[in-house]
Amino acid sequence: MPVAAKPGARTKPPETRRNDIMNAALRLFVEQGVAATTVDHITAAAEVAKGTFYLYFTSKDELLAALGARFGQELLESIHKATRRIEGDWQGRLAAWAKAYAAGYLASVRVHDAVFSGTWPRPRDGQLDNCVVDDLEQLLDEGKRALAWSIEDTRMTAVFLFGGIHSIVDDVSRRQSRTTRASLARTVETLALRSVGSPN
Amino acid sequence: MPVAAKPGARTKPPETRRNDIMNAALRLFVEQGVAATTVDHITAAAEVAKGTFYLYFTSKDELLAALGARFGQELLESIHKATRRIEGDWQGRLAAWAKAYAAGYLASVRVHDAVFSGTWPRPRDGQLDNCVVDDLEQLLDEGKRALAWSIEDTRMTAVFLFGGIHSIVDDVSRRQSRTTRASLARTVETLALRSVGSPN
Amino acid sequence: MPVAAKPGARTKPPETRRNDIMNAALRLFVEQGVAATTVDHITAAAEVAKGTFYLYFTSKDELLAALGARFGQELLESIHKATRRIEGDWQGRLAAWAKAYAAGYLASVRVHDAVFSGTWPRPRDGQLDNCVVDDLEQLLDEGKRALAWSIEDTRMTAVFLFGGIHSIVDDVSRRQSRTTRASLARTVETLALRSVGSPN
Amino acid sequence: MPVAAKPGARTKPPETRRNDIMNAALRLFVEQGVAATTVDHITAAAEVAKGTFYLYFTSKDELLAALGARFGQELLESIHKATRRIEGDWQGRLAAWAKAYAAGYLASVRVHDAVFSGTWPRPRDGQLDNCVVDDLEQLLDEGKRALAWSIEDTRMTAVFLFGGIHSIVDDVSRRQSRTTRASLARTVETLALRSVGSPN
DNA sequence: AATGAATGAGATTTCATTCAT
DNA sequence: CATGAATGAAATCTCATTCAT
Repeated sequence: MPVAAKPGARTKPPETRRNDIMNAALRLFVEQGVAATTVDHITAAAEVAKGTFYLYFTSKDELLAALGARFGQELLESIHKATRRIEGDWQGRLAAWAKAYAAGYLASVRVHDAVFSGTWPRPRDGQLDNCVVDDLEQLLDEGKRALAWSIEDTRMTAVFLFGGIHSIVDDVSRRQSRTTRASLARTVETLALRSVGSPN
Repeated sequence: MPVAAKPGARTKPPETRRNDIMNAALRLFVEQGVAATTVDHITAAAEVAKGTFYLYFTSKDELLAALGARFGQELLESIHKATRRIEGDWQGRLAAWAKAYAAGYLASVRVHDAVFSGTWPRPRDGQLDNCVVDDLEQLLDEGKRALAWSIEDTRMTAVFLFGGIHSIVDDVSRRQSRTTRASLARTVETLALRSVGSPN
Repeated sequence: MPVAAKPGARTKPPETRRNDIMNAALRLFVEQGVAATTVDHITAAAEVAKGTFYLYFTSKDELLAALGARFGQELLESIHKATRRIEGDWQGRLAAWAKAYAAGYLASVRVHDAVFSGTWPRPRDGQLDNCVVDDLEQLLDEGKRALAWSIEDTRMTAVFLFGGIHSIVDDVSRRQSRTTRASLARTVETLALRSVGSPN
Repeated sequence: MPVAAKPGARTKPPETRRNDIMNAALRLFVEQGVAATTVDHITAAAEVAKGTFYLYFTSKDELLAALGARFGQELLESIHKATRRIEGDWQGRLAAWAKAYAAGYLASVRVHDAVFSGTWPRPRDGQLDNCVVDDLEQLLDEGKRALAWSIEDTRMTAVFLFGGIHSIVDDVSRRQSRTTRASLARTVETLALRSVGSPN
């Protein structure tokens, strides 16, 4: 029978609390890496008791999964935002998608690395990056039906493009390559269009 | 007075010992995953004392790195073996490379997953998959200089192709897709050739 | 993957180590009570790492059980030592047993309390105080067969005597009663003899 | 505009509430043990919010103490009820007391065990079983003054008898002994009378 | 070289208890 | 009065790693 508990106990809306924890964790993960960040660090940073952490997450791993899901959604949103306006021109849409994805991902590689370290390329449970691939697959499929390009296996092509661009961005960021954004964007566009057999 | 045979103290050539440990570890990693496999498991399986492990490896991570390097080398060898004969025809060489890579990787995804879990796409220290990418980069570079194809950024293209094919194989194996090897090979070939601007 | 461990690692014979821990724990239990003594306290006092504790005991509870068993054995020994010499006279032997038990128990009530707090009168698993009751039962049984006394249910009588004396000693020590040892011994002797129908 | 009935906020007389909680707790304690029963369990079973618990009890320990006191009172009442009629014959009164105590206690060992686990033989604060011992002490004292028996130390004798019978019942119930109630009663009677030097 | 007991950091879990609403 | 989110101390457990023998 443990002895007691003394100080405060402020109640916040659950979502807020949950986000506080996720944000604190993400910051620490990016700064010091996942492994080096203990649950104690996280709760301290979120100004929350350790028990509270386990009130919102089953484990450090589940927190990581939640961050992963959030990351995917945000990336997808950023792509949609950048893609929304473009209508009609399928080649243009695909190029825009690819560039938006590359840019969005490049902008958050560090977050991605922190969150997905120890996971890629097997998304923890198919719920994370996947939504992005699925979005691309849909785009390719629609374009295909509109006869904008000729691809045999839509799924594979989507996966290929997604993984290829992912790798490029990784490589660029890993090598701290001086590659300009412009150059990255151009290459990605070219490769995307070539992949669907629509050389520019 | 007959001398009792020395009970323990069996010494093996260091290389053998080291391999025993690596093999035992790899088997366990594949069976149960890296995280679930403790150094105790490994040493037990290798029939070695715990301390002995640290005589051959600085840490569990180093063991993982060694397995990773070995994996990369073996994959590269399998690609070379399948590619060696083809001369002259650059398109053919690239297609062969891509198919050999996909096939070789598909044949050992489980090993790859076990070994690179928690690492990809950031190779632990640039020593693993990289040799494969580098090999592809070299091929692309030679073909480019031979004017076999026109690509702007060789490095990026190599990384793109490598990552793209990697992802396809991952996806196929993850989804236990019924895709035939033939279909996988065809798609990979097409995408590889398209990526260098040489539609088939 | 936790980071590291640095300092020493002295090896002691397991029994010694185990005893170190038990002794340290017992001291703390007596001083501050079981509940107030954490495993951390114990390991600190025993100059041992926390992990080591769980190398020798499954839990704090198991440690308590081990202390309980040891207590019973020691009490029994002290009774045997005080009883050994007396031969022949059954009444005398019983009186000696009862007085030795009362005295031995009184001498270690604090230890008993610490160790059996939260247990009595249900010995954790039948292995502790019991050996003392069993010893008494045997004595009663032998005397009965020697027609030294007439008791109907030997087991119950043994249990009654054991529990009764136990309670007296508890009460005396709890009330910090000024009762002299002599008076306690006399009462216990009387009650023991009366219980077997051999009024003195 | 009809007023909506207040949804929660059902108030019960404090005593009722308190009893609800005690009863719910007792049931759980008996079913699963004190340690395994959390305050959450209790409040859930009593259909009360966790905070409400602490409105009626300072702590889980206090609840236990309250249950202990109630147990003692009920046991005492049952003894009184069974003893009331007997007048005059001191030996008969003592025998009746002892048998009533044994019977009453046997009928509720499980409750006793649940409630006093972790306490006996040191009543939490002298408020529990004690009233029963005190009652016996008074009986012995009166009989002594009436020269019904000759005992030196009344307190010790009372404690001895109480503890002895307690132990017998414990042992019987612990060993799931087939001892009939009749046999138990006879033995207890004999021992009680012998203890006061009045062999039957 | 080989051994395995010991280490200690950290994850996970559980709860009694507090307190803002 | 009642509520239940939050607290934080501790127990438990797991390992990678070290080091005396």
